[in-house]
Amino acid sequence: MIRVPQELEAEWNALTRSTVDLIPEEEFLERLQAARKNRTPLRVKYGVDPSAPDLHLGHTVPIRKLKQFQDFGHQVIFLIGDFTARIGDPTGKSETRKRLTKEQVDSNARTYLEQIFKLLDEAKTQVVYNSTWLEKMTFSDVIELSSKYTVARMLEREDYKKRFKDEKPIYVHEFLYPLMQGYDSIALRSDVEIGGTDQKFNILVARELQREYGQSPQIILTLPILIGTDGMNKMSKSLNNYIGITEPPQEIFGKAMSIPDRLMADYLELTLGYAPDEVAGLMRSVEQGKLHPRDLKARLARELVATYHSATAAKAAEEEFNRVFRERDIPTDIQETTLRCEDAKLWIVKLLVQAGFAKSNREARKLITAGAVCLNTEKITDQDYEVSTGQHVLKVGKRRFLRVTVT
RNA sequence: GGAGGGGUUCCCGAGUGGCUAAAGGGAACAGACUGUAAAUCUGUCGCCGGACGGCUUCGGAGGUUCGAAUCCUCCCCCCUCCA
Repeated sequence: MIRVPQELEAEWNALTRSTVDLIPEEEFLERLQAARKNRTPLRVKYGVDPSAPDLHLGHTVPIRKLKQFQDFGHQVIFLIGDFTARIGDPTGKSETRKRLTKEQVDSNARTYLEQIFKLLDEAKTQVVYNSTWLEKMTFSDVIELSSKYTVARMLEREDYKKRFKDEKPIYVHEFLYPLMQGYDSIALRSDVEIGGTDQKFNILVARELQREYGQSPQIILTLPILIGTDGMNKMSKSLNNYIGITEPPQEIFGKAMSIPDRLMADYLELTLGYAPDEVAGLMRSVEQGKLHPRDLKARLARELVATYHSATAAKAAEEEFNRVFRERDIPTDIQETTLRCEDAKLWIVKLLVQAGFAKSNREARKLITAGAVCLNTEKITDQDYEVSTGQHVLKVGKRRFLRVTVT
């Protein structure tokens, strides 16, 4: 354990909280001390790939950390990896990511920034694009850069090591990615780089490269990867297990309520910034039966809505949620539509299709057979059912409602 | 350049002439139970039709056959090893 001077304790505790790696710890402390003494804020780098413009809670984990740095007066540098995005990051998944055009990248970046400033202080954030320096590099610059790192060291990365061992291909340009990211750190002269644990290797490479280029190597600070609502995989848009920060209150609340219980502790800590001992205390209450897990999760859901919308919206979302899912009542605010019918009756299958709940008659039939269709709180199991004229409330599945008037 | 292996429905993966819209698993969707949790159980799971019928799938194009994912020919793509 290292000894933290009293005057730095608050800062130290806040910045190191909920981190996975902090390398090297002593050096971080020294830099914090120097920063304070010389009144020169640390340059804290965080890079993103602007390929998907919608931010979700997973992204907010490192961003919250940046905010903490910002609050302690450090310089946050938000790096948009526009150059990287235009080439397509090969990491992980087999399918090569689509290359983005300059226009797409620009537009994504704008959306991205709009969203991060919900959490970060815009005036105190420096936004940079890595094409600024990477695009200008010549082939000799690239060779110069590649000569600073060895294949053996590249193969230390778990992902590469495994593929190498399994005789799976590793493309040469994949080796270039960590180098490019490392060069970003050199160009920015960063003191600290933040990232998810999946970025640990790349951030470490940057450290070595900085040393080679005569800079003092950056501190590495990694944060846990947030698991998505499916309880299995990293939160991501493509897996559709995400909670987007621009989603409507009702959605955020509902999705938060649907996460597995075992994720609650992580979410409290990582998405709301609860202190680890507070989380531990809450979880203990749950285990001892003093606190119902549902209530704790509702608190989580409420606070998330409050963060990205407002306390009022949170309250409303919770009331609506209880109304629909606990009391199995119909929502207060449901869409309405009017459908015409031929002879005073409308076939249920047609109704479902016309209402937009099924793309075809077959799909509609499937829903009916599955018992997913309710008309005025009554379950419809007969495929030949005919709906009479008048107003009805149609429910499909657990959460799709529609007020239909048949004329 | 040489040798070998392989491309099957969202994913993994069986299937080597008809019983195959294609096993099994996963994912997904729906139902029961519940706390929109977990676990479990059940159903659906190529597309279309007021449904006993039709249409389209097994890398692509041709061919053999009454009949092909399965056999033949050519082509495309991927992987491994040797150089």
